[in-house]
Amino acid sequence: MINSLRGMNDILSEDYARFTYFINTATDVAQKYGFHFIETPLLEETALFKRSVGESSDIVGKEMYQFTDKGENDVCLRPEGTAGVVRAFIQKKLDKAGGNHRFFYHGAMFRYERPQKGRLRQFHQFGVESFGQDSVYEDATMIMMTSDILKRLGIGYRLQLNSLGDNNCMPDYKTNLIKFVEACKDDICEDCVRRLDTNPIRVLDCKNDKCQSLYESAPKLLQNLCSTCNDDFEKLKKILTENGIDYEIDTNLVRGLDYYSKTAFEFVSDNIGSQSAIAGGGRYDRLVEFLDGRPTPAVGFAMGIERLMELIVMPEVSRDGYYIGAMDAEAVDLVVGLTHKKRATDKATCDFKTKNLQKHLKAADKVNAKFCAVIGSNELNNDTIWVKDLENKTEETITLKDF
RNA sequence: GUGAGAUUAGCUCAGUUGGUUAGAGCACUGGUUUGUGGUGCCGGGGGUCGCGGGUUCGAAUCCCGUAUCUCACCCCA
Repeated sequence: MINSLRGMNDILSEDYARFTYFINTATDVAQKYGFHFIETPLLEETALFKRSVGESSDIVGKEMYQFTDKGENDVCLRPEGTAGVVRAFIQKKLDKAGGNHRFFYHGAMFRYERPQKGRLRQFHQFGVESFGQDSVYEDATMIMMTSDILKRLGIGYRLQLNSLGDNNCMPDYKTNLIKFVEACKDDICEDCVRRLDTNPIRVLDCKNDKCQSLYESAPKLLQNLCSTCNDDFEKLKKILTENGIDYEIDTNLVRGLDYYSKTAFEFVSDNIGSQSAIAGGGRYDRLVEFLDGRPTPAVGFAMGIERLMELIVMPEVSRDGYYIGAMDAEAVDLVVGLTHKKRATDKATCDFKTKNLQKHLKAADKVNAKFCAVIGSNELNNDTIWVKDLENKTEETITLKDF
């Protein structure tokens, strides 16, 4: 027997219902915010992710499905969605067009990781990217949109907020932090030593208790912001408070992708285990330029659909459509024809086997039909059909013409 | 990539110190109750006990390997 690859799932039945319910809800919210759908390829040139996500990140460094295709191109399955959207934005010359361009997308992402709860090798993200707007109101709008989607799905969350600074304040901060961490290099964990070389900011996020206690006296990002970044961050907090969105400040929140600057946020859930981040995003004002576009401010976020699916409170499904059955062998052809006709306007299913009334009612109940319609010898003789409303428990025998 | 625990019918799980034809509930299916469901009665099908080796007279049970899943680390959505 051939099984699916490790960490790759089939989505069907109940899962599919949750999946589409999420997509439909998130799509509706995104459209209400004025965003437009964009579909980008699953396969991209590897260089795209090396330059955007960053070679120092784990995602690019060790988690990509990377290979050489038959044309000798170095390609990989996308590990995240932003890079492709930015690439498309530049390729379509929207950076030169000016103005605001707002997109949302959803689809499969691939990362070669060890699978566990809420972490698959092929997983799905819903994401949003906004280009051309440098106002912090746009950052707030992103957070409000994420919050709206989660609320509509009945999902509780905690919102964590931080500012990563910009080109003015970040480089100085980074140098200071490196100086600080190097001073206690002998006492920190191996991972942090490695991070010092690859992505120093990440040490702040270390889960090691010993490291954390050492870093307590480390310089804090938020206290070293330049005036622009600081003003924006203060303004952001004000907007969120005024719009009824609770948040916590986490000075150690850093994003794992190199392209973020200024606003960084993460929505976490306490109910799905250790993979608790259900949505994350932030501003990435330098990325368009990095990828050879005209400098364009941008903000975005992404949500992990599989993680959300565990938390979604599904609405009750109401009875719908017709189930049509025959109690007499001669009525089967008639039933099939009637079902076909009914499908022009309603959901309709039928059974090809003759059964007694009890069995038909059970079958109708099982497919969650609103009406159970049955033809037996009585009905056959009079050109009628017996119809029961399974919700209101009312029944009537009507002529075939009126059915 | 590291550590730990699982894997028995479609699903959820029993399976006594290794000992006859491996069980239950649900699901499926057939019959039945003068033609009334989600909540009747009686029956039936379905498992090479994840896979591959080994120990043994004998393995679902013990040992080794392997795959997958789960949990944690790590990473991140």
